Amino acid sequence: MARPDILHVDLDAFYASVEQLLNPLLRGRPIAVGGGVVLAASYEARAFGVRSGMPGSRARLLCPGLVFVEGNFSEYSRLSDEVFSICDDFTPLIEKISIDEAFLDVSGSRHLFGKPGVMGRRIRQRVLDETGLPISVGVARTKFLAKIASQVAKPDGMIVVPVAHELAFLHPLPVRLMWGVGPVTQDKLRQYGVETIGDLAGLPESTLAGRLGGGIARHLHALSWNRDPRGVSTSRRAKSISSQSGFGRRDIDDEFINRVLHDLADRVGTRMRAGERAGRTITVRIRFGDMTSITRSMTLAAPISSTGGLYRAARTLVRSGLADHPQHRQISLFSVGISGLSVGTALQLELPLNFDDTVLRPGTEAGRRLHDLDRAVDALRLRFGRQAVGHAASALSPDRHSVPDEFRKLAQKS
DNA sequence: TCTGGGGTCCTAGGACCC
DNA sequence: TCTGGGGTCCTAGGACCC
Repeated sequence: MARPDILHVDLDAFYASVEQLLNPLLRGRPIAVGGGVVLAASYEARAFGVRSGMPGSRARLLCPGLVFVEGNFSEYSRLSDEVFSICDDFTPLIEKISIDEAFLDVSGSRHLFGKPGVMGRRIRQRVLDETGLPISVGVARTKFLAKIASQVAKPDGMIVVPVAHELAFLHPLPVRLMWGVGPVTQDKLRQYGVETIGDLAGLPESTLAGRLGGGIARHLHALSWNRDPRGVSTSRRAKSISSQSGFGRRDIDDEFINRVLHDLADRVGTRMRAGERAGRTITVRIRFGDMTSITRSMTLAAPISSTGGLYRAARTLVRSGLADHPQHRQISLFSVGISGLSVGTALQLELPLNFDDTVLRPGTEAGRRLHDLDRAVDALRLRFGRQAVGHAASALSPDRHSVPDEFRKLAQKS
């Protein structure tokens, strides 16, 4: 019989807790990291309804005493590293989900440290002693249940779910706590009278399939009985790389569009080359002035990783997307992404890019120069910083709509 | 001062091949 | 001349997560 050997560790209101740690005057007060948009809110601010992703203006209305602080982004990564290094003392089987959250498989560590609950307590104590941060822990037999347990334990708590009590713990909880149930799915479930995870478990899977789709119904039904086959996976490669930029409402303007797209292509290209990746499918998203959005994508015959290739593809896609929607006069966001990623460096010379006015072929002068230029820019930036060279400095003037580069980095996955 | 940024996964229809 | 079904790839959209 499997035992509850999976820990889900989750730092509480991470960015906000770090700020309260660094500045004692902020402790016990409602604070938000960010300005134009709330990147993180302390529990005191959440009590007023402040949530991350919310416009700063709305947050201020909800919580008049809200204190806005700029982020100390380098502290966030340093403290996150410290926390995971403490976890690493208990097991090498760690699956990082984000900067503030991870799954641990401690099945091989019992002979060293005792029961998982004991390890959970020690991790919490050490994180508090060594970093000053509160962290919540869920312990269970599956990843799904461990994550639910840590959510229920928050803030600053721990819950161990013994195998014999799994369903008794799980079934009374609201269905919204499940991974994959957001506002839309919650609404649909409510129409079936489903409020709790137990309600969901009691419904035949076929009944759910009609409204939710077969795949989602099967998935949710399995989870409601705590059937979660996923193990802790230590090596996960990103499957796509993307960058986006919101800029408020603007009239459509070719020069501005080209500048933004070049900047986004540059961000994505730099990361691809740094990670020795290349990709075949380029996707752009256009968000219009009314906040509706569309996507356009194309798949090339061979992978690319050059900024120039990405830019040309993105520009072609954006032009066609805008042409399909002439009724929209304004735009508010672009994103450029690439997927269908392959690993390796031998593919650096550009394939025929026949989707635009420029055709780059392997071994041609144009293709080689593009590649050499990317590499030279990458090398200079490594030494002198991103702003040192290229178009980056001018492209996205910092305004209330954009977010610091350091924050973008923290959100990236490996 | 209306609405950030980086991701994952699923669905559905059409093209194309066997 | 008419026509089958399965598999795979591609595109577009959407829900969701941190």
